[in-house]
Amino acid sequence: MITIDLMSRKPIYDQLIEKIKQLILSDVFSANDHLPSVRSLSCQLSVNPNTIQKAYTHLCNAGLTYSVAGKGCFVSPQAKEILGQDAKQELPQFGAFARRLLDSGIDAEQLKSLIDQLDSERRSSL
Amino acid sequence: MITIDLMSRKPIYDQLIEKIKQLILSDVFSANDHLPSVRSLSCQLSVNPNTIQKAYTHLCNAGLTYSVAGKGCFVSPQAKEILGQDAKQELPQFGAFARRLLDSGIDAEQLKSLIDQLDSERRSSL
DNA sequence: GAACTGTACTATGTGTGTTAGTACAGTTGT
DNA sequence: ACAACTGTACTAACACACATAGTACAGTTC
Repeated sequence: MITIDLMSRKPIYDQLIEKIKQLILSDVFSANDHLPSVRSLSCQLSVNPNTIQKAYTHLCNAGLTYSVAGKGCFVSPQAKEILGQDAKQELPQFGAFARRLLDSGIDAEQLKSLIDQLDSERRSSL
Repeated sequence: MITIDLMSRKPIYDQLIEKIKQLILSDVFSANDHLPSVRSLSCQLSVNPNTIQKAYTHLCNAGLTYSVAGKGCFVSPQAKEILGQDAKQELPQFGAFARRLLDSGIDAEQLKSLIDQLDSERRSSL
């Protein structure tokens, strides 16, 4: 269910955070669902437990999950809402990316048609 | 002309590379123009000469500049063309970013109107 | 020859990512 | 009660990237 690219220059804990966010958004993990335990996931991915916990701690601090000592880590009911808010705050960064591509000679229509294509792909896979 | 954010988590040499690319794209630096010398720029930015050279070496390896020992570092005639090619290769990455925002509930129309706005800003500033 | 240019090299300090090992408190199921 | 699980906290060590410091050499410009 969760895979990690050990050769990536992106930190493992960072990849894990993004993966879990993605699984929450795609409703694979729903509110109050039980996440894999730190130890089991560390065995499954052949990664140190501390690295897994670092990701879990981050998710918990971001309000996306809540932890119960002895029971486990669960998806927060407000997780999807929070992820939506986070995405809105990334719009300026997205704009800077787009602006850079426009400056480099990429056509605005090309970017917009790409977005249309991605959007229709998304809708058809729901 | 060139500024650096020392507090940014982004490496200085990386910021410098992006700045110079930007200046080439905006025709502040044209083909065969003379870039600031390693030492003068290191003084101007209060940054170690090695850090400047790291950026210059990268630009040279990317074909954006060429160096002449004893004379200096100059903008390659093919620089803008290369930057255009680089931008095309970044489209998948841009698409992944857009897809993530769409998955998070951002509307496709909102992204497209953002691109339109950036494009018209760009055209009016030429 | 003096003053500039790019380039190369070693050494050092700092921060981050990762692994390793240990320990403790709470929950679950037998 | 006990064993096996859960999250959490902590120290130690290693590797790597970024940046700084200092020195050196070859080529150019005036």
